[in-house]
Amino acid sequence: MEKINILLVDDHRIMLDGIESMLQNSQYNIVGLCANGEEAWTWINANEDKVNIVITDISMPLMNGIELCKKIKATYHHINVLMLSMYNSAAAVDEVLQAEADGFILKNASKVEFINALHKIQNGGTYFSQEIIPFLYKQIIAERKKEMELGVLTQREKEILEMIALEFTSDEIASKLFISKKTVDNHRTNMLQKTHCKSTIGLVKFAIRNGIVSS
Amino acid sequence: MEKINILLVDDHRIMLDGIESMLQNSQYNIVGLCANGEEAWTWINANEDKVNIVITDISMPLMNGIELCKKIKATYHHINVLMLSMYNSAAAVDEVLQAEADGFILKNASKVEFINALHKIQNGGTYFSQEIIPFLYKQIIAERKKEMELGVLTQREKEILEMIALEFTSDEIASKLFISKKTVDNHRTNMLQKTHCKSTIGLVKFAIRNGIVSS
DNA sequence: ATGCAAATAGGTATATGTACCCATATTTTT
DNA sequence: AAAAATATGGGTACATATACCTATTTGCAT
Repeated sequence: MEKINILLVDDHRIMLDGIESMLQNSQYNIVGLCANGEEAWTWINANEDKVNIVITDISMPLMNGIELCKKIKATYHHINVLMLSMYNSAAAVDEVLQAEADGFILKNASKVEFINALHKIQNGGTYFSQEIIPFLYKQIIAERKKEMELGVLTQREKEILEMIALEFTSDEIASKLFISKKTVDNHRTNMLQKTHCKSTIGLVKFAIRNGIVSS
Repeated sequence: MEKINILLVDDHRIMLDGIESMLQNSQYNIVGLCANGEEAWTWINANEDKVNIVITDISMPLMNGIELCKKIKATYHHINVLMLSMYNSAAAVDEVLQAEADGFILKNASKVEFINALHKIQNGGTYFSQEIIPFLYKQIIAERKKEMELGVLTQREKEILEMIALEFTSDEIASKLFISKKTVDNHRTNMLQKTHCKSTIGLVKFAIRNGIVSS
């Protein structure tokens, strides 16, 4: 049976050792070890035909696994990527999906699950840990909620809301946008109604909650 | 040479494997493996004289490493604890110190550093990763900064700020606190001055930033 | 004991925001 | 083509917040 070549990317030595020992006496052949995305990206560019699957951690210095995955997927379509993460955070799941990884499993996965994921990926499939699925739903729901919440506002309203949250008064906003203060105030009123807020304070919290500004 | 008995606590199978392989052919003898603090605490209570050093991860389900360490230190003075963490977060460092662990190293530590830490701990000493030191300073500085920022406000001011951020008007706050609206407004003015904010909006962002309310 | 910060409260003036009413031009959707 | 949403602007009244000023009481610290 032909060996599948694997590049291992993780900044934690113990994790590299652990995975290496898991893959001993398997059809998988570790052809490289890198401690971060940048190192890995350089390695891949020099050895693009020597690697079939890249197994990478998400959080790493210099270049994280998400960025690495995006770069790989943009350039080398034949290389498959399995993402590893310590925690099943909703944000992580989302990023992994956006990076178009072929699989995503948690670091506490068993050897069986680990090998299973590699098998699926090697055959052009995908594998996502069972533990991640509920988070995926949560994430999607949260995203939709967020989009829905933000969706009630028009572009102009969001623009004005941002300036409100940056502590500009209606007069100042009017000047900056070359419109009447009255128009700005009308937008305020409409936003208050749309967001069911009592006052500007609620609008500002809405803005922070939805990432229009930071606190 | 007498073997040193070690209990390994980590919810990540790969991590357990990695450490186990590191300690092969050493003076250290792994006498138990646990997946979380609760399991470990039960194990220790049943085998208190069979273990010299507990190596534990920080973040684990049911009972984390910090809690486990505190319990151990409160009951079994002869057992030494080495904490492991994935990340050198400032918060983690602080907690480890409060839990009175004998050592704290990151999971990306080399085998040499790992063994070194065990040697020191086994001889009644302590070991903290070099990488953790700068974070300790950062932590202290960050904490002080936060405390300073919040520290400029009196208890009463924080109380009123919270209510402001919860969208209550001065009149409403006055009623709830059985004081004059004028007093509330004075507190507002004082807070604006102390926090260098332009308006209530700035105060609300200050409140969110400092955890007085959530967005 | 004297001073200082904190919490309390008042006055007055002004600035800013909000709630209603209204209208019109443009764009988007149906 | 008709309807709806969006962006624009006006008027009036009221609500709320902010900037100054002042003062008293309390408690804590030098």
